[in-house]
Amino acid sequence: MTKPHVAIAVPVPIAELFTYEWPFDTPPVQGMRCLVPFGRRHLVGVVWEELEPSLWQGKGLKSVAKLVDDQPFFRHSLIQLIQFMSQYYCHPIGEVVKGAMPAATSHAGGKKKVCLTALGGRELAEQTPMGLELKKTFGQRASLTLSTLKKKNIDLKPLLKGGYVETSSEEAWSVRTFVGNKSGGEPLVVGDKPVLTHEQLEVYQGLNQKVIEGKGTGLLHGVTGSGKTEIFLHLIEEVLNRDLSDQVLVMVPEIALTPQMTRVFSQRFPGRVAVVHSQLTPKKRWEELAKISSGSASVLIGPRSALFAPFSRLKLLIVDEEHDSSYKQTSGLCYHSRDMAVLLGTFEGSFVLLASATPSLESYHHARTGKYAYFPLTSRAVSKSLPKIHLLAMKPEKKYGTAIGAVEEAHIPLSSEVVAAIHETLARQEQVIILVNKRGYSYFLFDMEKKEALQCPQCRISLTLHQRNRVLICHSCDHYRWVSDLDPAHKNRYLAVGYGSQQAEAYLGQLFPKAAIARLDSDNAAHRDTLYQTLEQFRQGEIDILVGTQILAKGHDYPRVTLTVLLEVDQILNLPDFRAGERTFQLMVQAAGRSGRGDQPGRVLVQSMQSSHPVVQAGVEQNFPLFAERELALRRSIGYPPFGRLVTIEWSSPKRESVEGLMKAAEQWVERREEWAKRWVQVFGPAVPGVDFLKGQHRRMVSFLSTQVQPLHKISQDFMTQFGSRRELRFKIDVDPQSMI
DNA sequence: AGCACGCCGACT
DNA sequence: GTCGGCGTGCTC
Repeated sequence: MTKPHVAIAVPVPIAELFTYEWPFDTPPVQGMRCLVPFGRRHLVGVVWEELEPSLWQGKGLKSVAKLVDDQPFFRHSLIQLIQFMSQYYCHPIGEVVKGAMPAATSHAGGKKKVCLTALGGRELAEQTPMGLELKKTFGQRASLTLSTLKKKNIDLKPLLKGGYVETSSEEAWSVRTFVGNKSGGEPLVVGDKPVLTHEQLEVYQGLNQKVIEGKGTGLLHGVTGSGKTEIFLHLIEEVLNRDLSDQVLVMVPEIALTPQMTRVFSQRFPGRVAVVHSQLTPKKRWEELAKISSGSASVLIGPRSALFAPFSRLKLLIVDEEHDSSYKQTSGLCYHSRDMAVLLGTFEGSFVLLASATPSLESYHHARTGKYAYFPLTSRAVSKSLPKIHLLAMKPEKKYGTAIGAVEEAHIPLSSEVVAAIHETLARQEQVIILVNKRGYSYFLFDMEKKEALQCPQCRISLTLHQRNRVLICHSCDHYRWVSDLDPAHKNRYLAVGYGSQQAEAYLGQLFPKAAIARLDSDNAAHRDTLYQTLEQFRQGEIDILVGTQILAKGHDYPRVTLTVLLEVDQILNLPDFRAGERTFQLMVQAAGRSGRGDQPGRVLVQSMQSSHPVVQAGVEQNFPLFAERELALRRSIGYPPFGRLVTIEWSSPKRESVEGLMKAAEQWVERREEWAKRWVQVFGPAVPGVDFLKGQHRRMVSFLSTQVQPLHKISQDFMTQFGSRRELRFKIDVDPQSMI
């Protein structure tokens, strides 16, 4: 009796499935994980399909070594999703599978063991030099895994050679599995809940109908403070009331948002909420996912990767702040988790709800053309009206920069209106949020002799000044150097130009010495404790003024904030990118949304040097349709998303000649491309990107634009077949890139 | 991606 | 003479 043949997805960057014999009595089931011999090692693969006997190759196939799960690890909808992602995002299936598994589950733990020999054991006891080395390595144990040895940075070779250790032929595999029953758990207890406003109720009822129908996508377009979260909570409660074993995914863009999201959800559905985010330890993450797998939790809150969680009855998918660019992964498998949520919804037969105060133009366009159901919420739930945005026209400052040797007086351009408004707000014991574009102290250090900004040797982007202009840091690779090491003899040679969040904080400290001021940017928010602490202190009112970068514009809800100040929208507006306008508008409206969420009305002040720019104007009015119509018309005229699709292919290498070489070849290839490609695909480049050298790698790129997906895929694949085998280069394909810089 | 094989430079 | 650099080829 011949054994079945199965195609297995193996976590390697090869765009193929691999065929194995299935030696077990239990039949293969799609989605099961198993251990397979692959080359000279073993890997955790996933059963993809059982092959028809007519497709059997017959000879010398390897056998699956071990079953990891008795249940499929990936349900059918996830298999479909992964299959789609692999094709659509031009990424090897095994890699996609790997990305969909929680970390540390795609690799078999344990691996080969290293054991002490008799000689090694004796030396260990006798404390010879080698014995001491062994003792340091092994402690009192007789065997270690290879990975622990690697972790301790110990070279195996001399130990092997001296006959002190040997590698055991026995391989100890351990792969985490989900266990537990698929019970619905205890009866649902629902925490206190507010009454919905008329408008909310209407929208809720419409959405609830969609959830019951279990298909399609809806766009909830609610102004900031309109109580979108409350509608989510009501919808979820209804889902769970109908059937307690049904489940809901709530995707959120950033960890910064999660604490308060989590709090609200956990209070409403005690004991039924699981949360994952990037900073969890693998063990904790596994525990949270296990709650979903066992059904003991009904709601999962999480970022991109939550998409792949082991739901059994996913009834509703919510993507909060759907416009947020962090839903798009920008390295490796460049997938858009919002789009994939929409797709997963169709595979699951579940309704997908996208929500934002400033929808992406893609989603808005789909809503307008009827592809998505559109649910607008036009008024705030608590306070009466949206805060008004006041535009303060700024002029460029005459002074170019400050010599670093000069007295370090912090200064940022603040209009007198802003200063007055802060005074008034503080006098009323209310809180202020101030948004700056860049972290650091100054923008960069200008070398008057060489007439250029000081750059990172690894990335060739300007170094940013930190710690009151004492240290220069590269925001891309964290390379740093001390300003004091530069050129002590010529203090006036270097000018500190511009300002970042650190200088803004310092300057405000000078202006408002009695106010409690704190700063929040990716410098300190990277440490989760600092982030939570600062936000908590702000919530408690221990901080009067919170200065920070765009992290602060995202969905926070602090009722005592009545003034938001946005400095320098122009920097974003002027980025050479087709989404610059969209980003600027989003930032203005989202920032405004942080103000006046409590009982007191909010104010918003925006400093801009381009106050008559249409995007800025639409932003001031917080007039989404005005902005969207103009922007969509622009995009339509050049065939950009959402009217066309883009693919960028980027290649990089530490050797300049290598990237340049492909640039030349690609130029010719582009020119000589076939008729269909000329007709259907618009090619940009090959070009030198804005940042042409990053983390020690030279970069070049080419972009394809088309109204159709097929020719885009075809031309991308052709490019890769033509050039992808150049091993000296690293390639990155980004389908639907968020930016083209 | 890993892992092994293979072919050329600076070291005991 | 060998250790070890990383180019290249393969993985059912």
